[in-house]
Amino acid sequence: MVTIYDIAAKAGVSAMTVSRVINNTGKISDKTRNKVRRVMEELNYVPNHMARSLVLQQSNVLFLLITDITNPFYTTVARGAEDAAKKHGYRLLFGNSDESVEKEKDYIDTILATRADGVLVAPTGDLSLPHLETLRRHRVPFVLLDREVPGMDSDVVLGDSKEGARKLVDHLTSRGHRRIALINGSPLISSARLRLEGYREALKLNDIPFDQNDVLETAFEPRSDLSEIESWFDRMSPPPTAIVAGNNVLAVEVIRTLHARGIRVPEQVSVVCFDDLGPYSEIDPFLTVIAQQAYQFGYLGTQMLIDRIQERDVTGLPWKKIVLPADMIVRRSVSTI
Amino acid sequence: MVTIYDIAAKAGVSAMTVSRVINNTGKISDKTRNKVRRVMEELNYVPNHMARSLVLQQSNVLFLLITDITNPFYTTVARGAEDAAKKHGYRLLFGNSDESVEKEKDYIDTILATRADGVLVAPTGDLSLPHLETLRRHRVPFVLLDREVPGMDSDVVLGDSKEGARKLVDHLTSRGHRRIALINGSPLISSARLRLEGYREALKLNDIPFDQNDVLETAFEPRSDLSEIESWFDRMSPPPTAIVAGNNVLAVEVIRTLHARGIRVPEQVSVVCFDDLGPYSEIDPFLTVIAQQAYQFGYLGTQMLIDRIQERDVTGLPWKKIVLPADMIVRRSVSTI
DNA sequence: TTAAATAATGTTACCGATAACCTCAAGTTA
DNA sequence: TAACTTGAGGTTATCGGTAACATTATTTAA
Repeated sequence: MVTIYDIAAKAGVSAMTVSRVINNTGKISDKTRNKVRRVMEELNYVPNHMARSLVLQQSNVLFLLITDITNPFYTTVARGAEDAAKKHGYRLLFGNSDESVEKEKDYIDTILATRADGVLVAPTGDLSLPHLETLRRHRVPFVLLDREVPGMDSDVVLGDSKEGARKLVDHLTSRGHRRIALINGSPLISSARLRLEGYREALKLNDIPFDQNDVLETAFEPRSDLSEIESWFDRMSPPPTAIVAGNNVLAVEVIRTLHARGIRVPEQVSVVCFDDLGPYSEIDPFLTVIAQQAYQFGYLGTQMLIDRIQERDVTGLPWKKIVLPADMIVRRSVSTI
Repeated sequence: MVTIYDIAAKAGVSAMTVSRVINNTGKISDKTRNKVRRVMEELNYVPNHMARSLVLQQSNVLFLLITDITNPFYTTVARGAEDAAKKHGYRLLFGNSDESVEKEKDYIDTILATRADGVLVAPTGDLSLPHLETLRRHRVPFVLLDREVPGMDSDVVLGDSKEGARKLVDHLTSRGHRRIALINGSPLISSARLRLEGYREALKLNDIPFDQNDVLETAFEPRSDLSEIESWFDRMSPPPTAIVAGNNVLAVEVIRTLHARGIRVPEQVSVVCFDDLGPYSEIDPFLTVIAQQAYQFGYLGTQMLIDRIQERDVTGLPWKKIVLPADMIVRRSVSTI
């Protein structure tokens, strides 16, 4: 690989002069600058970010750790983060923890080892606490996305999960539903807890008794093992007339299971959920959802992170919390009773 | 940040000894090793990958450049690549060119500057040639995914696009369709060209005349501007009874446009396409597709890449080309005439 | 006219790690 | 016992950049 020393030699100047031309610093005569530029072109020079970061003690790299790369919610978050990062001259790298605490730990180690300037984390849940403590201990600024972690204060971008759950339940009751079940993510995830709370409050306001049997708390990304959902359905007899799903993946699983049992949606059971399905919700404009502003999660979170990085020395700035509104998109997955 | 020098000082040894403990090289007494390990724990030491890569002249990083992060085909490719990379001790970073030649160029520069050991590229199309030449010039091993680029020999993993197109057309003719339109990606993309070829061949074998008006060549990821599809529909009168889409995104756009015009799928027009929709094809098992083995694209491509990296010195090894079969999944988006 | 300022460039040290070579004591072998 | 290994560790140079300081001419101000 070509280095500034190769350039320097061929241009008959010192390496420092080449560095100055590259970074537009110091005073350089036009003649020298042009000569150096020409040699750089000629030799196809590409700067070495690692060497640069090593001496500057900063990498201009941000890292985005998401929990499910196949979920359109998170890929849209990624788009937003990418745009914001580019705008401020940072590069953005991605990682995918697959909702696994272990993979998350691996990524945290990688992030520290690559000396990213800051991190956007959608934590796998409350068990992410030690990982976040590791980041904090090493003074790596981070912003949490979508989920809070008890015991760790930080900047965070959240959706209004409680309000969203209330809206979904209210929508169902307005269509005459009185028996509304909930399939939700793990109670170790803050957004799942808030969705459960919103669900319970809305039931109470509608004078519907809460029944623990109608609630299934599972993983947000169950993919392979559907037996839990199966036995949940078995437990609920008679079946509910409507189901609220804590996210889009669960909604898909629920609908798949219902179909497998020969139950039609929405004719026999209505289904609503959090998070849109990206472009696929258009194919058969079907699911009624709380469409969180995924792009904004990424964009605003990245801006907060960059602010935090650049104010590094200023200690004691209060943590910021952005709560994005929960907007409902009504489609056709709810029947009227 | 803690360095090996801090460890060395506190443990009363030289930095080199610490390095040996970290890498398990050379001869170290158990006593020293334990002492160093203890100090490393105590100080929360994290190795600096950049410093390491700088001296070793290799980063153990692979880069995967895809063209659409919101397309389940590519995110599944990413999963496969990630698993293969991890298996061989490489880290994998992602980039997303959004089907834009300019963004692709930016990423190529970043990749060179970060000194990745190798690159997996799903090129935006034939115009990617100069970018690939840049990689080649800098001796960065790369593997092409999903698309070939004329003028650039390299390792490559492809799907059997021609055969896939034939299967789709044959499926439609077997259901009685005789008027089959094609919406396809840009002719500057090899897979799009092959899909067109397969489509034409299949028409001929079925004694159906080819009509250029029935073919729309657009971008694989049109997202915002649908007027092209609109005017294509306007041109085709009477409308076809079936449409083949060159990928899943186009299929979604077509179906959306049809719905907007009050045309029902598949009752009035049948739609089939390349690439599955990931989990969302399950929600309403609807689209009949050629389901390419996305995970294998990533997994096998990464293995080829690593082979190439590790045989770096051996020149003249022939380029390898893997063509994965095109398997059709028949669902409900085709009507029988 | 001469000291001080400025422009343009070079030198040196360092970022954090590792390869290659060096040292020295203890154990082996003939 | 002299010569040779081996074990365990240290020293130095280097990777590709940049900050800080040094060095020249060349201007400029007094």
